[in-house]
Amino acid sequence: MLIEIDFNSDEAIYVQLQNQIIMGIAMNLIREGDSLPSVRQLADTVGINMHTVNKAYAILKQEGFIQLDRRRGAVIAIDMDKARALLEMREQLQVLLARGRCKNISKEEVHALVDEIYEEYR
Amino acid sequence: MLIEIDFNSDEAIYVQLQNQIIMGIAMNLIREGDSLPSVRQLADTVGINMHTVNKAYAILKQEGFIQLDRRRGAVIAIDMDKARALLEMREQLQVLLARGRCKNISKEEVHALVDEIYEEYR
DNA sequence: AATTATGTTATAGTATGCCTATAACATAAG
DNA sequence: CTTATGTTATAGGCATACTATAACATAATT
Repeated sequence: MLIEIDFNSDEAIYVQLQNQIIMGIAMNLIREGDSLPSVRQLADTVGINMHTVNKAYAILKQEGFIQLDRRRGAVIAIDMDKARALLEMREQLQVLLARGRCKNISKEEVHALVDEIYEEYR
Repeated sequence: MLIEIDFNSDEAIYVQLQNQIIMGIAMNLIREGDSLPSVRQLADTVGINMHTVNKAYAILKQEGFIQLDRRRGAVIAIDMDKARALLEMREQLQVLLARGRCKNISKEEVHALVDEIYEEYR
């Protein structure tokens, strides 16, 4: 799975790492049980510091996307706390949809966007 | 319109201001043409520095939600750049929905959430 | 047994962003 | 004339992001 960092982005590097890994799982590019590169290895190939990768992995672990194993490295392992996930999605959506609502984006247009994005999950 | 700041949040104060104002517009608590409190006034009632409010207002202006008038203060004035708004919403949704997808949140559940939130817009 | 690679932790330095504090200015309202 | 407005400038404290070294225990490899 290819990971690309935009060093000119205002988004923190470790956040970019998180998001790309999560999107990789959602799109089935990496699956439950697969291993991610080791902290040092990923840091090397991407060209960033070890600790930045370690931070991303630590948060992904805490949020229930991976588990860290000294033998196998970072392994995809989803902790299925759906209720919590729904609550967090609701909070984020409230802000996101409000912005769209101000710009006259209709409920139907949002649905269409959601459907488009879900098409990529196979 | 009531604005409340959580000083323990890891979200920047000026971002909290932005989001609450945008949600206020979306929910029709404040309407096109209405004025927001002045920079100094809002800073005073909320208990923060003038520049923090100024920063929030400046960004809201740049993003096309308000216009700043020396006579009337910050006036709600939506710049209807819908195409841009749709692009930005798409990018945000891609990250948000990927998180949900990993936690087994279905397309239908997202639609239900969207509908719930749109219910508040009247 | 020795070497290597792993996650983990510690310390320290630099850079950037957030928030505050003061101050000053031109302009419009009262 | 006074007051309140947005705007701009400078400066300091603080937290976060990223990097740089270093060290440690543990597991895999040789």
